[in-house]
Amino acid sequence: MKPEIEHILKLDSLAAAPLLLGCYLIRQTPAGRLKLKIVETEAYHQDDPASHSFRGLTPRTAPMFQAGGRLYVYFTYGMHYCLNIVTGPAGVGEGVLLRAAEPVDGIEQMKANRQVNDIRNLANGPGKLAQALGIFDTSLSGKILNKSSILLENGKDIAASDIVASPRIGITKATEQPWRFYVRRSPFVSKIRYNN
DNA sequence: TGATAGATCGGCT
DNA sequence: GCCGATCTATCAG
Repeated sequence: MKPEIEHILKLDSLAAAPLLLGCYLIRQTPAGRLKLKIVETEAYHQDDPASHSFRGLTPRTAPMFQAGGRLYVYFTYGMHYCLNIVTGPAGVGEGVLLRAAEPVDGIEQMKANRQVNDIRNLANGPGKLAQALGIFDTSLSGKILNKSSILLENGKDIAASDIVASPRIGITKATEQPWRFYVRRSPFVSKIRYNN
């Protein structure tokens, strides 16, 4: 049985990241409700050279150092926004990057946000996931989950045998750590070549 | 104050 | 498979 969301958010990012698989990510917009099932996450923590929080608290990373349950949104490569769920206690800089999700509701609106038609291509990457949700700036960073337009809902338990741990994507430090988690055989994960 | 790498993506070869 | 887009945070000097 999967723990309640509130409990997951209090855990450290490494424990929370696999538990967030299968949970539902929801965004309320004036045009409707967008809903996706999380199928790929990555954990980032304070003693992790690949983490934005590794070099300490800055205006950008401040939300990571708050108590679990906040959002952390950052802008990268001059073009993309990425969405993280902050976990753990206040004072520790950690979070879980949401890398990919399976569209459930509001698919037409997500297609419009992304300007693509293939459902598998709506949120199979962190930049794509943010774009599908209509996140085009960092104004949600630091906001509290379920008290902003972003909600998190519990989902079905994913069997441990269906959760795969692998090295994280797109980093150059701590590349050996298997802190990326995804749902085995899901067609909605990013970089699908390892997916079995 | 300048250089560069970056938790990415899409287009082209 | 490689490369350019395009902006920011961080580090070197």
